[in-house]
Amino acid sequence: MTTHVGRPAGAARERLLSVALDLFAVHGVSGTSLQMIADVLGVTKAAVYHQFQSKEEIVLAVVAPAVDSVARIADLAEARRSPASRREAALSGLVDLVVKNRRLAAVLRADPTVGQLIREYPDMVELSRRIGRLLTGPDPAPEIVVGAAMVGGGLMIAGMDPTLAEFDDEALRRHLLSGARRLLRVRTPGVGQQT
Amino acid sequence: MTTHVGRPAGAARERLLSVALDLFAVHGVSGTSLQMIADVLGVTKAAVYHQFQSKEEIVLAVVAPAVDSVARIADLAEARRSPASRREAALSGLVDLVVKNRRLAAVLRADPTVGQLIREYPDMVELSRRIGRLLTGPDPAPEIVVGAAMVGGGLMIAGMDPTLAEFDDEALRRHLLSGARRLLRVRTPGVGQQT
DNA sequence: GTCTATACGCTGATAGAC
DNA sequence: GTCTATCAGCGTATAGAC
Repeated sequence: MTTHVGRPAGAARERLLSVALDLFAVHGVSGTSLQMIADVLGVTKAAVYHQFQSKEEIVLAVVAPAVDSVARIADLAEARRSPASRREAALSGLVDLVVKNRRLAAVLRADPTVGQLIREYPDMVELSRRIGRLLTGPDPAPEIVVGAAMVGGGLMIAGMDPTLAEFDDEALRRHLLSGARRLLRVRTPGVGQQT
Repeated sequence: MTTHVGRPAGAARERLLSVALDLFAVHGVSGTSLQMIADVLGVTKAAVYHQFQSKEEIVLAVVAPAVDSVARIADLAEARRSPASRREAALSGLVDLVVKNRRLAAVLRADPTVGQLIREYPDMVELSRRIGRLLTGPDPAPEIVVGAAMVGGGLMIAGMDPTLAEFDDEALRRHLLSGARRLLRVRTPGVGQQT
């Protein structure tokens, strides 16, 4: 699933999306006005409207790359043979993604505006179901369903919690992954069971 | 710590706080206007302003009971003898609180407006540090620090995730508690080690 | 406790000049 | 691409009548 098909990048556009993400992370989507974005960029609101026709379009553009990444993770994971291998691939992919984009995670999962927006796109709803299935495997026990939800929350928190800011990427990645495995009752996988 | 000292309840006031919480949970604090609150109540904005002098006051009043509850949990937990017993008391107290107030958790931990507000009150910052220390124990390994953060995220998600809506309180409580213990690498505690 | 009326800044959004 | 100018509507908040 490619959400931002063939849209020419443009440095100004990328800059706008970057400051928008920063502001969304601090104030939430509803708490961020186009004026704020324009101020940080040092331009006027009208200049912002030149690149995006509405606020919703900005939100979608901010979220799109992450959604694409998650979709790619799901694609790769689903290509594996065993449920355990699929889960492992999804898990490590998600953890990597979160660690590499710490700011983004909170905006994606916690912001009610983004949540509503995502719920309006059937593709995104289906994507989150796919991820859920990958993490729990088929016919999961209730305990594992709750565990999978907690994994989602735990990964989200990694982007928000100031306590975790001191961790470097590699350490955070390792601890998040091992925490997620404990939640899902997965033994640290050996090497032989790839693909 | 009692945040709402000696304020007479008043049925209208309680009703207002309840609908405010519902709206905050769906739209976020910034995304909820006083007009929305007034509309649901079937009154005008001015009627809302009769009971609270500002929107911030409403937010604080919504959050206050939960903050008090958390403070009481911390007090009780810190009165225990061993670190393990303190952690266990804090954990089960928090899980109970979250399960009994599913709507509230997301608003409390995920909303950026609430986060900023809380950061302005030193008492609340200190409270969240106390909870963190109770969960990790003294001198925690990095793994446990990340685990404690994930517990926070996991509990928050319990109030937001529609996947978990089907669970009844008792089942959700049990699974959240066992998930949290796995994250913190705690064995299910025996009976003899209370107080 | 609730109402009407009012204040004024800021919101998202548009039109047209440079 | 950015600007100025402008719009209607809504945001929080106040004053005063019932």
